[in-house]
Amino acid sequence: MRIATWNVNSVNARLPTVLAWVEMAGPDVLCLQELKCVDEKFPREALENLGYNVETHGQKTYNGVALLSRFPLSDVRRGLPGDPGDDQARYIEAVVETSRPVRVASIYLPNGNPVGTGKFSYKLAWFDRLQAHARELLQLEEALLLCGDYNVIPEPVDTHDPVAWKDDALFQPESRAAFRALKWLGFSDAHDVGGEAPGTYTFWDYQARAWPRNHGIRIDHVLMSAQAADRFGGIQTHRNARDMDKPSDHVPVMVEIAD
DNA sequence: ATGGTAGACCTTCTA
Repeated sequence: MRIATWNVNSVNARLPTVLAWVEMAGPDVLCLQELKCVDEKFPREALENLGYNVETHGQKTYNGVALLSRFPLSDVRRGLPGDPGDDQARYIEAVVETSRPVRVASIYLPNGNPVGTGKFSYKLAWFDRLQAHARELLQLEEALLLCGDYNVIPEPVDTHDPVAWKDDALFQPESRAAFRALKWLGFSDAHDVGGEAPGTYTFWDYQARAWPRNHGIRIDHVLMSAQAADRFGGIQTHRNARDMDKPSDHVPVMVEIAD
């Protein structure tokens, strides 16, 4: 079973690009981030016509996450627990119902810039809530995949220029420590297990000719529970998607999990 | 040195 994650930077602006990639790559499950629309404006029919079940957690203008699956989805959870006052749509989770089920979450972690503001503390607080929820999920002892745009550059090797990112929220020691702490609960990063080359980036800014210069960063991650890692068959970062017409600034990351 | 692009949307915010 192929499971992919992609920050599309507006699902409606990106619809032809998304449909073209989905038809080419054929993921069984697709986690989307940055829909930038409410549920009623999600292009549900176009994706259902490609054979997907659709669960969305949208928001006007900003954020928004979704899960698409060729298999039935059950036990759908919208929103990250731990703060009833948080109205940002950044988390959706469901169980993919196959002969060997997998629980999958589509995550859009807060960006956190600028550092030293409420946005950065919101990022760290959101990370704390994600860690608490992940701890609960791990107790289920299921195959579990936490997929999405974490807005964290884990290591210097995950950027073309660590110095250029030193003051950015994505590369702060606190952000990197929070990502490590999450992993240390007992997750494997598919990038590490899959042996992808250093410099496998997932995001290139639209500005300053970042893509032609390969000024990229790796911020889209797939974390696997032990039960999922046992079934892990490989990872592909679809770098070529950055060269499509009307590209997202992120590219899809796809993993294989044995059925 | 402090720009550069993209998207939603009402003028500026977010990334």
